[in-house]
Amino acid sequence: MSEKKSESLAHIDLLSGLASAELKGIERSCAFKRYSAQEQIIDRQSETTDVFFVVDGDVRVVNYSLSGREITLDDLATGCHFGELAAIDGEPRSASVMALSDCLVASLPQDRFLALLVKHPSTALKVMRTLTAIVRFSTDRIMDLSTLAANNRVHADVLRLARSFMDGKNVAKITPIPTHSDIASRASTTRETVARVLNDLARHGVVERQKGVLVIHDVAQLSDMVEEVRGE
Amino acid sequence: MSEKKSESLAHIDLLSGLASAELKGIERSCAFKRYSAQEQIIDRQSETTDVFFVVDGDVRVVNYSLSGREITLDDLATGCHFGELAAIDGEPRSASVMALSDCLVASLPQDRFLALLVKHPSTALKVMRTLTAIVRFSTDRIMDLSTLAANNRVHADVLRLARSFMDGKNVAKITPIPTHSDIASRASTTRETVARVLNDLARHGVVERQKGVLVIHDVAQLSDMVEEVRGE
DNA sequence: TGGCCTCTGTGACCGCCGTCACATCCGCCG
DNA sequence: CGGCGGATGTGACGGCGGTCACAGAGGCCA
Repeated sequence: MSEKKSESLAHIDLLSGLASAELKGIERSCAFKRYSAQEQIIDRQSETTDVFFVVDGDVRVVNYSLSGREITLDDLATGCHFGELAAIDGEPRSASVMALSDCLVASLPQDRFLALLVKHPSTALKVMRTLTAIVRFSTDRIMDLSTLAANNRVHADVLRLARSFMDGKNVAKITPIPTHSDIASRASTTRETVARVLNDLARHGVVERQKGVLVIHDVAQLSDMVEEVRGE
Repeated sequence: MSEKKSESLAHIDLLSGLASAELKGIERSCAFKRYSAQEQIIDRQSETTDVFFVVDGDVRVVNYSLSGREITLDDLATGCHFGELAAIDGEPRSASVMALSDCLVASLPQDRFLALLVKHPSTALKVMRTLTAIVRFSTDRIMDLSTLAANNRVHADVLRLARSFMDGKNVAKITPIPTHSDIASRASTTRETVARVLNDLARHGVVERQKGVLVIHDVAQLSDMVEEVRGE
């Protein structure tokens, strides 16, 4: 609704436990910057060590093979942070980050971030919890890549989407509809395969593409299709 | 050489910065247990939350598909710790851990571990650094699985092994020789594929299997074979 | 309304590699 | 020394899915 979010860290999950004076201090140490959609925020291999906060907008963590093939690692929404790996271990960036939408991002220098962790153990624990979440997510993905065929990985990804767009007990309405390339980049396959799988699902009545919405009519069945194969 | 390592945490990397009185206290909170080779230490999905220290021996972090296909995630040596994910976030175990050799392992209850992190920020930072290392390692593996063909993943894994067994500028002597199934489980392919790739490499004079040692004659060429493909 | 650009749909081809099936080979132990 | 079990080598087969090529479809701006 409101056009321009203000330059505040009030809604950053990681910092939500801090006293407001403390928060103000961190805000003053931050550089706020707007990025337009598609713009690069971090380049893989670069040597910067700031931590970033997504004040407004959406952001994608992504990597490219030299051939240009794009591998989406994760999408982050308002309130999330990224860039903490390099801040913690000082190594080069492990992945690129780009703006999915126009967005406002704050960056905090490494030393301020590390000082924050030392001063507030509960914040340090929050950082650890986000790290463990990333590890668990990555492990699942490694398992999927190792044991599922390409079309089942598409099933799994659509299922994941569906679960975060539930609308009733067994129905999900995914909106806006992600492009096939988008799904392909998360499932590590090609957009052609995604198109074929999605049409298969549509032919079986499991999903339906409507104007602006992708309706999953039978989430349970989709779930079965994935679980069934995971185990054999 | 000495047969039985004592029940001490003196050589655990994570705890190396602590005063010896502090260390003693932690030792007293630990349960020490011996496992024989192949024995399970953690089962995936179980609800325990202890943190484990590898006092002596080697340990493998592994996951299985229901079909019994085995996916090796990482191997840990003496001095490492594992099980911190569940201790930090309270979720079920994300992977299984088994003893590779006979080994001695100490387990520390979750609350003692968390108290330690709060009391010693430098230890908390160490935990974060090991977590970032896991994330980086996982990201690389996801990229390999997404962009490399099976035989190139075998190349990549042998290369990784070679780099940790260097013996001269361009030669590596890997010993003991891992089984083909072993490599296959790390590269997410089959032992047959590993056998074929290794024989190909042998035919081209890049590797040679000798009694008890796998000699890599030309690490640089192996490296080229991987990099070349990664980028197209 | 027309044109352009992105997204989507689909057929044809074919190479990689997972699967199955055996044949060794080798170390170990009785 | 014989034989047993795990590890290794290799051929044959077949299907999945990546690649290429092109044909709609649909939105957006002039």
